[in-house]
Amino acid sequence: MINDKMGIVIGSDNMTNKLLADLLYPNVTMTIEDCEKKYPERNLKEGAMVTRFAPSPTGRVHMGSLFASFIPEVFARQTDGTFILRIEDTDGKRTIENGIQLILDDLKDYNFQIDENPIDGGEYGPYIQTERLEIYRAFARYLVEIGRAYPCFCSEEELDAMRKEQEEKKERIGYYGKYAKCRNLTYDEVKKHLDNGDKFVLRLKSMGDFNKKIVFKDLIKGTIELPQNDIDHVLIKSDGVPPYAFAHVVDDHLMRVTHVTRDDSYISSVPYHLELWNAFGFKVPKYAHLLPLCIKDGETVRKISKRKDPEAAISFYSERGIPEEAVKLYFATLLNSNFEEWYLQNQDKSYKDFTFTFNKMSKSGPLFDLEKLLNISKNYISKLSKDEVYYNLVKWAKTYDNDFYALITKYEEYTKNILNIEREQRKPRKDYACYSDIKGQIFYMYDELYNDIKYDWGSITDIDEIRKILNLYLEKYYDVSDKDVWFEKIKLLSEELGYAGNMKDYRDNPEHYKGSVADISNVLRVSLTSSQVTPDLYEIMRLLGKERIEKRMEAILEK
RNA sequence: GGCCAGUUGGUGAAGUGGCUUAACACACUGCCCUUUCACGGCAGCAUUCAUGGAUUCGAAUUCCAUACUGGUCACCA
Repeated sequence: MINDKMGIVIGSDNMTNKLLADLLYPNVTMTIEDCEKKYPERNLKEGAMVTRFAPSPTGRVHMGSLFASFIPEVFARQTDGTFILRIEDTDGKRTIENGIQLILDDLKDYNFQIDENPIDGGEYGPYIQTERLEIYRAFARYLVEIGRAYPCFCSEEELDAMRKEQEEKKERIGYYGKYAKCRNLTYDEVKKHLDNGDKFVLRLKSMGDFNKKIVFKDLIKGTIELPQNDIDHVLIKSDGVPPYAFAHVVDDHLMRVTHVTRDDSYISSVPYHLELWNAFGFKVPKYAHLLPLCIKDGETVRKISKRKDPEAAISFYSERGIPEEAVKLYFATLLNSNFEEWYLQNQDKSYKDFTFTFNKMSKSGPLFDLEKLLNISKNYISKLSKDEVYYNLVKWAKTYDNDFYALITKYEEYTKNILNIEREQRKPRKDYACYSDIKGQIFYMYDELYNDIKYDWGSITDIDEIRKILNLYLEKYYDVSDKDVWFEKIKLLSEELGYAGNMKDYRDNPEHYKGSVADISNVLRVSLTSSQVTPDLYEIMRLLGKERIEKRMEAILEK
């Protein structure tokens, strides 16, 4: 009875399919039902999204992948859902040592809440694809049993020849129709190959028709019409590991992912993926195909690249001390452009309070604009308290500027007071776009950094005149007890030397004066800081203290 | 080459047939405020939405062609 079936083409008969499955996967005991039981439907509230970021462990996270992980994380968080990190390491050639840990570290640096991941685990693991091979085999065996998969023994040379022939004949390239040679192998032929020790790949037995269309809805791009898949794609490679598509379907189903966010380049293989979902009879998740983060390279716009663009690396931001939160705020504006306006009106809120939607996402690729990011960062830092800025600055300096770190921790209160100049008020100063900006703007507050001074005198350059001003100031007008008193005295000093104490008077009759109180203030400012550009001079003087002020002014007098 | 998508100022973009003489933000320019700078305020910055045609009383928005840009066609993800 069984022998009668041996010549029958595989896939055409339930009994042969079962026999073939035993032949191909004799030791597979796990079944789909076992998996369904082990990884049941998640018990989440209505509308909760289960999302995932599924990178290959090929290196550090960069801006592009950080953005690609920001999106599913945001959607999972705002719906009280689950965010999963899954490692797609089925291509052994590309994986690097420690890759998983690096990715996880980078994401955690950016405060992503990852509910399930390879290191901390989760109920739906393993989260590394090469640790899921047993599961894939069970699913592969199932497809053989229902006649939707078959072994293929074609060699690389045969496939190359096929491609060449197709190219010459200007036909579509791929393993389909009459080119799918192994599709009609009989049980006996398969057995013979196996007895020979021939390696095989498992292929999908496609039922699609390339001349017919399939319509599907993408959350971002809308309704898309594509030709059906008719290619017998590889389900399991000869080394027993599945390529992307098969693993995607099995994993996203078993992890009960509801929303698949992935690179837009997968869109053309959606018909194939849908055929797989349908072959298994699983409920298809919603797809959102993401446009890659782009960058302008001369005249052309291209995908941001780890190798070509220094600003693609995360280290670019950590080295500069650009706050993670600012990067995320920038991502939020790229994600939904109506976010920015909302945020302007809700300055006290976090981006997490905003409701992001897929249909507000742009259909063309967002262009990365460092200038814009720095502006967002500048605004973000300006709103922090002095303690927050100090804490973040210390954290940054500890790794990137040891000398400065030593200094600011030695003078903690003093530094906080400096950082607090014109901060913690309704319209704070916006001096720093990143933490590495700070030192260059406040160095003069520290004697340790105040050396090799090059004075940038403004309108008054005559050194004798400068000395006269400083001398008189120290002798007669120095007073920092109160801001009004302080400025009154500077006005008196100006007038005594023939400068206008009142700006309006000076503007009305500039010819009556040698200059104005602005010029006098400038001399004081430069004498203490070497720079014409500083925050509020009164605050600076108050913090510097009399001793430092005298020392610095006297240094100029003695020269 | 086949298939798919996109194309709105210097930049990111809003826009889903009349409220658009195209929002908002970044950048830039000018003015005001001001002891410097920054902040802030005001003003300027696309007569036009890749190009051509069609539908309509009316089009950035619908349709058709063309051009350009990107993606994809692996035992890579």
